[in-house]
Amino acid sequence: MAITIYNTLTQEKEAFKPLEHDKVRMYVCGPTVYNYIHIGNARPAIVFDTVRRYLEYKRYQVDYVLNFTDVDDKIIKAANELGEKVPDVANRFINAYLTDVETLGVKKATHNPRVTETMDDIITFISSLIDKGYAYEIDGDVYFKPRSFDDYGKLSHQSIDELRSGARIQVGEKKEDPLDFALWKKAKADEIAWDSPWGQGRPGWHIECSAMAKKYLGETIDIHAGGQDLTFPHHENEIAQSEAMNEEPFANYWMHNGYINIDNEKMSKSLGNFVLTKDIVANHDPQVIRFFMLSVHYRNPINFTEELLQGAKNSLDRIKNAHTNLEHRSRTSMNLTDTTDAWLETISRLNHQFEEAMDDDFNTANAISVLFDLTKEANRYLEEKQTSTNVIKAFQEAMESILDVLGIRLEKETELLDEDIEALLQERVQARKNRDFNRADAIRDSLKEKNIILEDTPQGTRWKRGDHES
RNA sequence: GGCGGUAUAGCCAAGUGGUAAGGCAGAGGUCUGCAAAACCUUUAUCACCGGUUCGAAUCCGGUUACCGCCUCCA
Repeated sequence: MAITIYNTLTQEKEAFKPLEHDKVRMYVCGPTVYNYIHIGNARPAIVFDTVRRYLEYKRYQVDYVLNFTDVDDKIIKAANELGEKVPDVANRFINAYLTDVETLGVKKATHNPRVTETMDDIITFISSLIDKGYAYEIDGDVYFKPRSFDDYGKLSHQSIDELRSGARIQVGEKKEDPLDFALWKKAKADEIAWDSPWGQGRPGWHIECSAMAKKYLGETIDIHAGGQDLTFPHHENEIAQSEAMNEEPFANYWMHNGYINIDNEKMSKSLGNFVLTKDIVANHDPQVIRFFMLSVHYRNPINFTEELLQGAKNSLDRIKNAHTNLEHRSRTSMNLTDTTDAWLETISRLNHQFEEAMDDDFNTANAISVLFDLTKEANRYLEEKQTSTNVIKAFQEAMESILDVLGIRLEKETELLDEDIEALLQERVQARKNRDFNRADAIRDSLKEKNIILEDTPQGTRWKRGDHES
């Protein structure tokens, strides 16, 4: 069964064939670190982390590179406004980024290169482009000439002349052609700068990714990913630079995730509806955020509202309930072998369906529906009078395996209850035996206030933590 | 103007030729001392018009609405 990926380059789903059969080189455009990330930034982090997890599930070794743009106009502006140094601002928001995405269950990248640590490679890259005639220096700035690169526009599917009408020259720029874009920017007075053959300055935005991808992954990579808005100009320019330089294809598969809207509106500064990730995870279970994001196919737009988040929470609770109920039931299960085959076959079938869903361009929405099928089947199984340890375990493992790919962890309730609470539980068992339901209900109510929910089953009373902070 | 995307039940969302997955919410029922959890049943002809086809949400043409990119914003 082969993975297919929708490739922006060809506008088609293609069978995925990595350069090396057991290894995947993946580059994801990371944030410009001048502020806390908003929920829109969190989407590619979650989506492409999930892509990576599934590739790893399929036994690929994934080299996952996510860069930090730690010097650029916006960071300089932010630093000036805050009265801080550029590296201090950058470091702070890099740390904030890492904290935010870790909270959301994103695995650490193989490499997190930074522009400021890749300066030599960037300068060498630019020099070569000048030598090859794709770029020129003028008054300390260096520009790339898209017109010198025949394939320019192949990613965004625009002809160079169509693009021309939208391009413009800003005051102070000395481009030969409006389409030319900066590889190197001359520093203004008192601005952070690096030495280069063209004087003091800093890299343009696009060149960093070309240089870092080459440094860490080589001239051709398997998957290059980012937000939809990066398709043009950023990724188009990366292709031009890298392929002009290396004379090899830059990336074989280009993946772009869709946007997030807030209450049906685009997130924008003018609307004032920016939702910062750190704020949203402070008030919501990060796993619910993640689950919610993955409940929509990554290329489709997704709307973000409190109501939808609540719905996602209810959905995820259903899955979690099934999992903990399996756990509870496993204690009273035995090794049955007679009637278990059909259930094991069902589980196996659903596992297969999960892979089919994910193989189809990482269709997490369908993968989640398989998870619900598994949940329903597990619940039905739990209605049986006798259950088999094997089947319980198979259900649990199947669920955990899918949830792991989705990046959602179920913490098992392994902790013990306080002694006095344990005593109350015992007292309630006795009360119920004596049909003293007033006492039993009183105990249940009092524990509920302590955020412990009791549920009576034929196999005894089970407990779980409620939603409230205890 | 160019390029691209979206339109499926109260809400969310899969589905790219054979008579609509799944979830949330709602209703009814079952189980339970009660509750919870759960199970069962139940709710759509797929924006509109026309075409191709034995057959279309799914292909083609057109219409409408919304959105993104073409302005270093994921």
